[in-house]
Amino acid sequence: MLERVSATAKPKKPEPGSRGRKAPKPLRRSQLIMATIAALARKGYASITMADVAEGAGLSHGIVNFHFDSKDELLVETLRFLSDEYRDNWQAEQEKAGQDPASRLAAIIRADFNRIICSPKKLAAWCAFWGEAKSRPTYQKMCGARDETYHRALVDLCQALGGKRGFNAKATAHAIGSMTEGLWMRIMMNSISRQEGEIIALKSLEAFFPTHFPTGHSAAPVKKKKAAEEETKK
Amino acid sequence: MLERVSATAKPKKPEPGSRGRKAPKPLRRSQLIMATIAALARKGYASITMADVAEGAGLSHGIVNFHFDSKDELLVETLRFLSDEYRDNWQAEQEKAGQDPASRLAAIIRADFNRIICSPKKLAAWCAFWGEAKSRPTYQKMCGARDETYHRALVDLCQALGGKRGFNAKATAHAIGSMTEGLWMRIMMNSISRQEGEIIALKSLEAFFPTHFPTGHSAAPVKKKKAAEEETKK
Amino acid sequence: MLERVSATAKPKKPEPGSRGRKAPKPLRRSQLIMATIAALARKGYASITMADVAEGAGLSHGIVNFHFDSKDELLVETLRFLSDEYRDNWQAEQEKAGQDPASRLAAIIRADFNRIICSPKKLAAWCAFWGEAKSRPTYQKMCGARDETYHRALVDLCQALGGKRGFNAKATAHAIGSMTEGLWMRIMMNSISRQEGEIIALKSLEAFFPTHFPTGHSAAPVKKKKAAEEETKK
Amino acid sequence: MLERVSATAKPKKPEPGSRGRKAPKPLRRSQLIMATIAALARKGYASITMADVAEGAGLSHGIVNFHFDSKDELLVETLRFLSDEYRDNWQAEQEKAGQDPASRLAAIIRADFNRIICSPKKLAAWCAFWGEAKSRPTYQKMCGARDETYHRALVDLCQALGGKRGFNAKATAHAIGSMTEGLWMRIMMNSISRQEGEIIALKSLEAFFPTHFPTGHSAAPVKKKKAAEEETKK
DNA sequence: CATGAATGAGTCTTCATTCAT
DNA sequence: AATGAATGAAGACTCATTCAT
Repeated sequence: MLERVSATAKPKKPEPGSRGRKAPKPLRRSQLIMATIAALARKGYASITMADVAEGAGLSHGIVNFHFDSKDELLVETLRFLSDEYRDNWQAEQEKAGQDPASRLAAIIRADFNRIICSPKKLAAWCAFWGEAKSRPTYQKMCGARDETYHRALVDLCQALGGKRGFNAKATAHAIGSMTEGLWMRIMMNSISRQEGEIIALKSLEAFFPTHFPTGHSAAPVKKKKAAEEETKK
Repeated sequence: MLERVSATAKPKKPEPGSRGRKAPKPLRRSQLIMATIAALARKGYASITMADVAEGAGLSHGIVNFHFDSKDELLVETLRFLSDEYRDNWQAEQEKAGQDPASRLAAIIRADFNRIICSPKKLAAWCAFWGEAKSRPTYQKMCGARDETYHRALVDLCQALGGKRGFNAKATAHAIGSMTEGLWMRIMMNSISRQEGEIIALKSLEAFFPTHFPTGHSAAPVKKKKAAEEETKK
Repeated sequence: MLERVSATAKPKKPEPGSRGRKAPKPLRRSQLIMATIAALARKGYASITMADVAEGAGLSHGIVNFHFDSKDELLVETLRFLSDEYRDNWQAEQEKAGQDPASRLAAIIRADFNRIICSPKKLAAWCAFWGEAKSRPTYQKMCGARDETYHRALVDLCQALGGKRGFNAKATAHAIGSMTEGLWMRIMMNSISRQEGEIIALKSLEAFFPTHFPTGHSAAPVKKKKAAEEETKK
Repeated sequence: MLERVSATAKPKKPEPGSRGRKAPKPLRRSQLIMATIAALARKGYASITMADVAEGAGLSHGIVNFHFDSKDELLVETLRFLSDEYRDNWQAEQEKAGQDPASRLAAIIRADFNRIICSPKKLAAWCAFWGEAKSRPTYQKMCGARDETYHRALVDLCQALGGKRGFNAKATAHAIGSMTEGLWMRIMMNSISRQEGEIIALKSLEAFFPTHFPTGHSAAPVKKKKAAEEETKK
């Protein structure tokens, strides 16, 4: 998996090794992937050019093909980065939540609205890939793999929680998973904020599992306004 | 609004007026819009070309610019067609459902999984536009307008149905609307079938409004297998 | 085989159909092949660009890819044209020479120094392809096929003419064929003129077949100086 | 003239001084020239890159510009090497042949089919330069100079040998020289072997000078099969 | 109205050359 | 001396758009 580099690593001052002549290959690759995510958000999948990416990274345009064989490879690696980061994030949060299924479920959902994962730029990038998935088997496979793992985890937790007669864990997992994706799209479209999305998702858990999520207690405290605004730019 | 033409209007036999040397402008336009939807599903937003559209419509490639000033206009008109069709569909279904809020809500949801609206090609086209929405104000506005009207209708119905203390109609409307969109994406990705999506959505209404949707009765009867397969090609 | 178009069809006055908007595809193709031969002579195989070819044909640069899928295809078609033209030329001359083997042999050799075949531009183009043949299987095959047919014809004629003990028709055919190619290279390098090349080749036949080509009678009369100069530009 | 280094100087074991961190400039230069010849044979003039050369020499790709100011200079020096080697070879063989014109002529011809001079790689390199000569004055001059000296030697020897009325030494020299070049091309194209080429060339001398080269005695004995195969790889 | 050849701007990609390390 | 990341010019190819026929 690719070494993570903060998406904010924008070339303000020539930090040692972050730009200019010479930098280790892996660092440049992450830098370019971050620039790709940013460019995807700015220009969209259809209009993104190699020059956009290079410019965004503060490098000359020829460099991108030096680190990635083709535009296609760059995009696939970008999706792979997003996919890995996404999976690592919810799995880590799930672990931290302990053994209680309800806590674990809430943790996974909360993980999806994490500031790192659910940033405007990354949502836009995800959406760009979804838009192309239908006609790009590679993307479809990669997006599918992401959903598959996530879905299985949800099914298991739903199974553990749901008890009523006629309860269908798979269907519930699909409902919850779909809702999360739909909320991401609304966040991306600026219909709702990230925090609102998180609250809506967590509140819905109360509807699906009323006995395990007593009404009105699952939502995380809303962040201070200033911090919320700040992250919009990322 | 554009005159509707069946998406299946593929040039098999030269139906009177559908192709050949002369055809009325509006007919050609719908024909080209249908071809655009099909091409969008086949090649994706990023790769679609004017030639793809023309070829799909069985016409020479110079013709598209004759009926649409530019590629951009063609795409915008295609989105407008989808958007209008979508709105007309759920509004009509809602009307047919009578005055009972629960029936109306179920009708709207059911409308979203209508065979006409929720065909593989149209889902793919929608998804393509969503993917570009972030970086295309025009698309974002058009998609936003669609969601806005729909959302308002959902909020009103939720308000009419939900009564408990602490119930939030807006949040619930967002939850339901998001879920529907998420389910569309899963249908597009072939994770679930259209019928499964519909069932999951309707079942979820039971979770959100347990008193109005008594468990196990809202789902529509699943279609016969043969019919289901047939529509896959559309 | 490609319809032949005179290499001198340079766009001086917009002849009907020869340039500007609209011309039948085959005509454009020959025009572009001629331009390729000219560009090959001017810039060499390594430096020729699609723009050179288009410019030479007096057309916009985008047009070349409209008539040939790729630069590679254009070059292969150019070689095919040269190859076909070459073969047709010597076979036609051979036929015209009647049944006498000596006449036929002389006719074939003379055909190689034909003004049309052995023009500076075409020699340069041939040489360019030979230079790449070693590393381009396609060219090697096409050049090889040309030589093969020609060689076989020479072997047959040598067989018919040579009678001495220890005479080797194959070896003699190789000697004569190689000499012809070598002379082409010298003509191309301006070491000798086309007419000198022809005389040297025909005189050599006297050496190889002294009984059939009595000394001093086989060479064609040298052309007038003025005509000779004129064709240098082609 | 450049210090000769065997074309087989491939980096198998790091011979002392042949590679590694430090090596005297002249050695590196010959090493790179050999690599250029090999790369020319492998990829052709049009496709050869500085990186190919460096890789072939087992060195990093930045190094070539350190030893040669430009790609152009590298290629010119490579041609100069080939040209010098060629000239030195036939002149040395000629000297060794003594004073008899017939022996000297045969020696020169034999020299052209020398294993060192007439290796597959070097033939390919020569051919690559010939292909570009028409459009590269520098190459044309260098190739021309080579031919000029060689041609003069042939003319002198022909003059000494030929006696008949109407004998034209220049024409005969051109015939013989052209044939040799043509045979090289056939060897390069794998139509004939190096040994066959040599025999054909020597046998032809019998045709041109029947009194000095009594039939059937000029050809050198064909090599053993094993040795012949071995040199194919060079 | 319809066709399809022609145009030319824009993009990806390659690669000689430079230069910090 | 040597390395290999970085630069940027140049070229192949695509495709929206125009327009003669």
